[in-house]
Amino acid sequence: MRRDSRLSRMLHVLIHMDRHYKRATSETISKMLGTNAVVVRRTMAGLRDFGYVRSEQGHGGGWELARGLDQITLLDIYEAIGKPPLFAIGPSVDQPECLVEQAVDAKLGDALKEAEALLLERFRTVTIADIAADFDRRMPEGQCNVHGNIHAEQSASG
Amino acid sequence: MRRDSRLSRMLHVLIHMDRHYKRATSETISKMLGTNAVVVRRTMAGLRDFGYVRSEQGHGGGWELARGLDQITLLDIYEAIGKPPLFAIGPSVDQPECLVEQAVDAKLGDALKEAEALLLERFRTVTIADIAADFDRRMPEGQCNVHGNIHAEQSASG
DNA sequence: CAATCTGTAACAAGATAGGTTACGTGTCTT
DNA sequence: AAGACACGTAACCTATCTTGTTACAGATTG
Repeated sequence: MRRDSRLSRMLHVLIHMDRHYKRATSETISKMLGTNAVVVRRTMAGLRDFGYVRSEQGHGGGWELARGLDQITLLDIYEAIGKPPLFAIGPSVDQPECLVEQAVDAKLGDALKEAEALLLERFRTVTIADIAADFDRRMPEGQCNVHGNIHAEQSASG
Repeated sequence: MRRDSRLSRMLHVLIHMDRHYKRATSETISKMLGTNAVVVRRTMAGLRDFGYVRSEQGHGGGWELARGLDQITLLDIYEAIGKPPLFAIGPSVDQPECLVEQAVDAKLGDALKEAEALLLERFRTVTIADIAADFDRRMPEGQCNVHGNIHAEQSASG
């Protein structure tokens, strides 16, 4: 595995769901993300627990937004997927005995904490609606260039 | 594997080498780091290539600093170990076709780039001597509380 | 020549996100 | 009530990357 892409994927799919007029199944979503329906259910379970989406079982079931995209920030989603580690670097051991190592980790930790604070602050102040607006500026018709066919497929079956 | 600890480890060992009056073997260093001599040679090869340390083969050989700690920044070492990825999160694919996904990754990428710039700026302005000074403030005698025995061992054999 | 060290290849271990299969459970349609 | 549909979840495998380990070749000292 390379990098944790759950945040990116969830933002992506939430915008598509907002454009969707009806519930989307895990199978439909998995095709948009190029992955598996189980992976979708697994990742979106966190978003459901936090109240950002709803899921319905049974015939005609699937996923739908539980609030507007302007009411969900990137930080909300980051937390909903379980606050995975942001950094790929870090200390060798958690509580080193060696005081030199402690000094090294303290200095590195300061820099990492600063960067993390900045990143989370950006996450906190950006809503998913902001990202959707970026997309709308590039595609005024609001039609997805890739997943339009999936929307149409849903339309035909509904 | 959890997180890449090479940067932390190299800073740690360079400060100990600065306190060392003679060359340290990979075996000695590996005991300080709680790891293996091969891992030490592997990681320190980058520092040697960049001219921060020298290595001598054969009997009596080992590793020594090639310049003062005030002449080496954290950024130098980060680059010397091969600029490993800083973040554990990122996009799902490198060049998504979907414009919604592109908008998501662009917004996330902006935030990550900002955080990375801040982190690397900290790395650039902090020398290893700065960290050593932090240690000296806590241990005015300059004696390591853990690895002092290794220094003594070297002393006995030299 | 023997002992000591580095240099490096080769492979296993450990961790984590992601992919896949299988099956249970709830819900709507007929 | 039966069957199709869709989520919920466990279990297991895969891919990737740092780290750990073994093995051996080459260099240097005495």
